[in-house]
Amino acid sequence: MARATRDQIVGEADRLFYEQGFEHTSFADIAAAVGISRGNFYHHFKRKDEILSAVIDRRLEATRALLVAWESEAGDSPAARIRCFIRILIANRAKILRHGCPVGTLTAELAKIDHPSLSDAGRLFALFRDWLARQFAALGLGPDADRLALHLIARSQGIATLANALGDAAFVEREVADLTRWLDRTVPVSA
Amino acid sequence: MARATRDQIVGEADRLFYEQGFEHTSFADIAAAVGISRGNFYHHFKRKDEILSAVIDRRLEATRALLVAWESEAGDSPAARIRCFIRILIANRAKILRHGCPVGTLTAELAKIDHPSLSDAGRLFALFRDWLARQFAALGLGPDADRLALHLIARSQGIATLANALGDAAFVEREVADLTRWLDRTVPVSA
DNA sequence: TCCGATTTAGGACGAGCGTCCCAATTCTGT
DNA sequence: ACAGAATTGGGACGCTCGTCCTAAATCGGA
Repeated sequence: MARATRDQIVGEADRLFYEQGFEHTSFADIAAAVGISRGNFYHHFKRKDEILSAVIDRRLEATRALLVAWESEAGDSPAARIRCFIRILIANRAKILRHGCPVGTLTAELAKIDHPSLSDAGRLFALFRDWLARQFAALGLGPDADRLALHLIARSQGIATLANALGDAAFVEREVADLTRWLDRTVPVSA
Repeated sequence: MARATRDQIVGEADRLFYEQGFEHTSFADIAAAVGISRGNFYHHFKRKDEILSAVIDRRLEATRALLVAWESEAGDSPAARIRCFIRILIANRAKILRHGCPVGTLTAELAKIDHPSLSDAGRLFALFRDWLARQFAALGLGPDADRLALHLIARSQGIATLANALGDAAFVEREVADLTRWLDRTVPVSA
């Protein structure tokens, strides 16, 4: 089955792009990680940009699934759903300390090299933005929902960036606690 | 004078590393930007890592000078000095929208490629961190000074990262206003 | 079972990279 | 004015990169 090989390639590329960056990861790196030849690799992906697109699609799909999972995990409480978002900083703490946020670092790299897939990577942010805005709107914060969503994402990005730079896990805990307090203050008491 | 050529090289490298990233910038790129041959280039810098170190040193020096300038610009008011820090997001808005924060993006890239100069780049953060902590301490917030400094830097990083991803100038204005309100709330009224 | 399509391995290619070398030029002190 | 040092230009090197090709192996339907 070719599908399995293709999925393995995209999976390893996803991991390597996150850990080492897109440019710094070569065809040979990915092929070696999967355990196939470069020729086999070429059969599935002619150009490097195609792998990047596939990786972004994979992340988009994974993100959609994650958001759906949070919706059932947190039930009907929008505030609890938003807390799921905040908690990824804790859940993925170890990886974030080492490699930063997968979305933020990829977007930053693609912006630097002026890559055409930058706008696709931006859709990852858009997924979180729209989903979070819907949760804030459900809390009766409609007019500010998008603004609050962006604020929350920005705070998360800042925490991830600095956590990566400092390698300080305690800093993440502290900032997440602070972010959670902000959320509690922002959520109307009636909700 | 060789010094002038060297300074030009470091200056162009500084700009290119910021605009295109460290890895994505080649010797040839820098030499072309300065208008010299690669051989001449090699006379001043044997290895790429040496240019990176020189660029980081240059940024460290520029940052120290900036902090000193803010101290006289804002007089004896620590709160006004901190506002100088926040205002760089506005002053450098155009560049940040296009290339992100120079400190944050460099650190993130060096972390990805596991470059030995990562710790030196981290000293850029440390300069801001210590300086901001001193300002907060001068406001009588000694026990929380370092925590507040990191919080402020993280918020700035988040704004820069998202501004770069979204290309949205209005977002920056809004978040800076929010950050300024946070500062006003944090500064003791007696100060 | 057998044939066509798919999948795989492995190597070849041109380009660009960091690095290195050397000859020509320019500077500097005497 | 001149010798020695510093600076500069230009090219060569070995390597890795993305890309591409071809032949062998494997698979799947009639």
